[in-house]
Amino acid sequence: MSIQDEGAEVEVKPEKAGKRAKSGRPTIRDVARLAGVSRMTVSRVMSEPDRVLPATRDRIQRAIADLGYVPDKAAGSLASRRTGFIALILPNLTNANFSTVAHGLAEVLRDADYHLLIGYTDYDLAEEDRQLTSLLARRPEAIVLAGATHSRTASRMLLSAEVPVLEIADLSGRPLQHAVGFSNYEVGRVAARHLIGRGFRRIGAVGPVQDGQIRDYRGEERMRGFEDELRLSGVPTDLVLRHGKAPLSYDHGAAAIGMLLDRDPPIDAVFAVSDLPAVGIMMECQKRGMAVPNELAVMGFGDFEIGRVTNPPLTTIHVDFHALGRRAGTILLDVLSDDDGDETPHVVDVGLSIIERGSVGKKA
Amino acid sequence: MSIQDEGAEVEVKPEKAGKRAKSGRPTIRDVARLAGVSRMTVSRVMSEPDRVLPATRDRIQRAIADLGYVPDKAAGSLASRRTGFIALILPNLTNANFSTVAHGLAEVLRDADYHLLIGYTDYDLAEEDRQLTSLLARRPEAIVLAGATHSRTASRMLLSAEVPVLEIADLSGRPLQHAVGFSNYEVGRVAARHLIGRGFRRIGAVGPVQDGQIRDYRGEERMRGFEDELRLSGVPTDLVLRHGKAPLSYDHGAAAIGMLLDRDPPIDAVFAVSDLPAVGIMMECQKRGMAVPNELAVMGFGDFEIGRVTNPPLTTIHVDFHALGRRAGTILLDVLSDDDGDETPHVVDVGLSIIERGSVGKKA
DNA sequence: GTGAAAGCGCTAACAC
DNA sequence: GTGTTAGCGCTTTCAC
Repeated sequence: MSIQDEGAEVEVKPEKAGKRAKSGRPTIRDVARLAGVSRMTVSRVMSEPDRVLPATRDRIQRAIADLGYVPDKAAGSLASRRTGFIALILPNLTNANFSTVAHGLAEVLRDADYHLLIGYTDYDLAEEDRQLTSLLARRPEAIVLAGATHSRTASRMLLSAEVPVLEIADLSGRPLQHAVGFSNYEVGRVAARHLIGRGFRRIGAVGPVQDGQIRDYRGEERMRGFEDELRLSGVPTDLVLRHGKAPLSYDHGAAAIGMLLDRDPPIDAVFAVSDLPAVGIMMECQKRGMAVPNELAVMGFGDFEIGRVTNPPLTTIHVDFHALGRRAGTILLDVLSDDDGDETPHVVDVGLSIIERGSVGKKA
Repeated sequence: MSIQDEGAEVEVKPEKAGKRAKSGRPTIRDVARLAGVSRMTVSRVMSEPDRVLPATRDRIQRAIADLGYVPDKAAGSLASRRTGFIALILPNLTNANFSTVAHGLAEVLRDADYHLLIGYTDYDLAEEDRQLTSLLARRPEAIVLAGATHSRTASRMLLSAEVPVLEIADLSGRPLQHAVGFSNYEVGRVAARHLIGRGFRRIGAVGPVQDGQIRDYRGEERMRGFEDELRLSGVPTDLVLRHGKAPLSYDHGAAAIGMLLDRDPPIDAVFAVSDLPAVGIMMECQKRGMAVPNELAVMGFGDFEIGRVTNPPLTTIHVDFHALGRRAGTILLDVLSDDDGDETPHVVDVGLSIIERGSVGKKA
């Protein structure tokens, strides 16, 4: 044993032995008592460990480990007025592109210790309102949502929420505040130009109906852009068909092309607002013994995995949704760290690109 | 004007005009003041409106609307010790089957006013621990996670969390507590039996390597079941190949089948732990001019959309993941409403079915 | 470097 | 039917 000053006995326990925890979960008070310090010092060890004497810090950390203490964020949020929540509102989670955005966003945010609170609307504006109300009660520090169109109530709530609002996935209109995404309108125009450039003149399109409260406003924007570009180029728009409710899938595509195939003069190219109906179109063609792309050129949007394995593989328009999600995350972190001097809005266009595969050829 | 008793002047304002809200957000106190009642009455209007006099209730509801009051759930949680959170931990969100589970679960829970807190692990057990710690700080009322295997720390945390734990998507082992899913081991056995039943004898399998900390334990279970069934039937297992890290995708399948095709005697059927590598296998066959199913039968798992559009369409094993998610939700609601008499664990097997399509024929 | 007091916004429990 | 009291578990602020 080394000769050493063992120090005097500890005289005062800053956290007196008053109340014992009734529930199983240890509180900061239990840790403080065990370590013989005040609750404040425990709190500091977790937020600014450097400002606590190493010896004290170690003692506290041991107490934390011994008790298996996990701080209660709800209590912390209430006191600090920082919840660490970011609200994310999406049409749904099963669309690969939306879940990829969520993934990218979560990746960036979790490193900064933020939690994503996800609400999904099933393309229903009324449900968006409900989700928003419900999420607002959690006091998110920022709100991220699929852009373009919101109800009056939603817009009002967003404005009065007093937190940054970031719209993703549509840049067609005027953003509420921050935005990162691409222009769905532009997607439509690019698609039309591509087909026209390949020599097609009997060009169709398949998109969702604009009716009722279940709507895909982003898909509608793509249709609008497509139709406008046809018109500007003097190509007739009688083959532009809106059929079925969002989210459009295989069957909608198959059904829609059925209605388009008997037109006269015959259709020779078609754009679908998403790869899913586009693939449905190809399946229907195969069933009818109609050759793609020779008898009908098919183009989609979204670059879903499925388009890589069809026969022929699908020509489509690609957007880097993972990067979009990550970019949204970095913008948020930037905005949130800035001592809320409400700086100029960030508006970022991540762009888009045509992926040429086999389903669009050249007009003979 | 009608002759009516206008009543005496109001004498006491239960919520005295003391402190004004400093921040923009109105609190329950502001509502109480405006409506001339106590905070408790406002609180009651939101939780048990029937126990408040209609006249009072209306006055309060108008005040709520006028102020745009949204109650702070963090504060409510702290006081009531009910957070309304359910934690959900998944390998990732971009796998269609996992996001479908999340969707089904969220559907059921949102009607009961619960919020899902989603953490994803990227198939990394260490990340699962981190997510768990982080989620536990939000005091979820229940924890749902992809089953089978957890670290020692994770198991300890789950046990000491004192909330119901529900494992989903694997029933191979012994559940920690509640579980709803299917047996991945059984999936493997069923797949093997199917291929054997079709007369194949040179049967291969493609699954993830069991190495490192990024692992797909559920996929490994399927492989184990597959291999066991081959052995039990006296079929050699030299074509069972573990290649690549989870999550396996197209390229892993393509690469793996490359290694299997030059074996002697030649392979005539193959099972992949997921439809994604299975489709990769088919693409590679197509590239090499090898006919599916005549020269090689291919079978997958998961019934992803993609398998419906390959040529030939993919024979696979289907699990109703949406139902699984919803079932998980109803079990939770049941367990949570039961005045936590920790009743017998729920263990539900949702079963599985073989979807026979064109990629598996019959041994000539 | 550490502690005491005060309070975040709400609700449980009990009084009236 | 409604109000009062006393916290929930933490952090802010300021004192020492």
